[in-house]
Amino acid sequence: MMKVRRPRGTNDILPAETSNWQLIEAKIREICYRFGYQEIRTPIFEHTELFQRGIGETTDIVEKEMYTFLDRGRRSITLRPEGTASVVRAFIENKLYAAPLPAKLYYLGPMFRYEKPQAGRYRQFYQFGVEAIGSLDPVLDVEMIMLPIELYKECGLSNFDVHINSLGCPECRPQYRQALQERFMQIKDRFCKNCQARITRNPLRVLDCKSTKCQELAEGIPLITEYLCQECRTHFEQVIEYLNQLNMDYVLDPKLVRGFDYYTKTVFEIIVPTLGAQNAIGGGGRYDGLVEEIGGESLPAVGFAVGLDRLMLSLNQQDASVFPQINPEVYIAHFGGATKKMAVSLINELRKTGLWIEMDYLDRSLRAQMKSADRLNCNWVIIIGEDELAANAVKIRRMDTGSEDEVGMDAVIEYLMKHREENSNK
RNA sequence: GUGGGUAUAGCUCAGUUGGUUAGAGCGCCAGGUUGUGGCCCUGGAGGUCGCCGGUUCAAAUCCGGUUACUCACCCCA
Repeated sequence: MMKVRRPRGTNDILPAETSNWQLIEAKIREICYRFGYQEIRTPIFEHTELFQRGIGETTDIVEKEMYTFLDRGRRSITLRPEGTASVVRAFIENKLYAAPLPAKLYYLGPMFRYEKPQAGRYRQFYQFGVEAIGSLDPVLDVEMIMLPIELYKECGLSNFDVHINSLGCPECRPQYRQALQERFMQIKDRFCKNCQARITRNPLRVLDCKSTKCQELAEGIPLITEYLCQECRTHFEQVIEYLNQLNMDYVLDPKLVRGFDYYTKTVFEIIVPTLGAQNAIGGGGRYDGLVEEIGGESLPAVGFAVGLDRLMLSLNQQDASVFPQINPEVYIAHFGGATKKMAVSLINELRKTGLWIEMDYLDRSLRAQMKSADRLNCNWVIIIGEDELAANAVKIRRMDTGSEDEVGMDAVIEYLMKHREENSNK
């Protein structure tokens, strides 16, 4: 029989890891609550057109990375490659603009891009994202930077850098773009192959080419910040002022460009330098034209997304101790005669305390059961043998010290609660 | 999509110029202890050597293809 394996670029997240994911997800919900963002759940697939219009026809994502197929009604459907377009669509479709603005929303879940997999880059990956729709206030831009940073910090991540830039707006960016293009065109053949293509397609990208040759050629080139229109300039200055006021660390990075067409004004990216090539664990920016583009009225908006797989990678890389070890509280060992029946009754009672209780399901020797309890890192083992059965009592063993008490059946919960308390007070 | 590397037990890895029954450590199971974990000792289970084809008397080993993983590029979270 042929072995069925998981599709390329997908991952099984196993029990050893899921508890970590749950912890991060809980942290996300907690922080969103404090910042006043509420969860929105949109479909995992949408009409293809949404992403074509939203993300931009000429972006890599739309050109070659979408999971697109025809459904049985011959509609073109696409698995979502990012979250913003869907959120904006849902915002318009459900008329959330009738509620007080800005709408403050967050989402959490899988995204899909048909890419060649690498560490930190998968075909199904997980993002947490936040969007604030309906305000131009630079305070929101700053909030979008603070929120993910808060998440990273509370997860115990320390070595990351925040890069920010402004990409201008439809007023000023085209002028800069043209200026760059004209300048580069004169010396086009001296650039690397990639950059020669970039010059016609997206000249801003030439600026962050990794080739030192291109870096040198691009030296002394005017920066976008010098081309910003008055409105964009003021907006950017205010963002920076607020960041300073709040003592946030950041790097002004005039070469920062992002991949979606919809970004305007503020863009930012959060980098973990030790992560390798896929080192951005979060990023976002303002998208003042997108709501209108998707068919709503003209409303400014700003948002970000965090790559949870990459966050998990960097946490494991640095210090996995942020994740508490979880283990059963009690293991019930039984052997012989009717002791199993007693164990079943006892486990049923003990579980009402809310603690994690385990027992032996394989009718193994006491020795084997002790070994299991040890491997599971149980704090206590309750031993029920024939003698205990006869005395209507159990032995309760502390696994760390090895000390053991005989306790009457009626007093087991009381005994455990009392000694757990003493232990945690130490 | 482009280029490089890798693929042997659940995990980490040995395996000589191609040679007979493919090994180790850890983990797992059982026993040493007829009722007690960690340390120690003994034994056991577990492999179509990623897959397909070729060369050869003979392939884990050489060759081709393929799939997966991995690193870099493109790009992105």
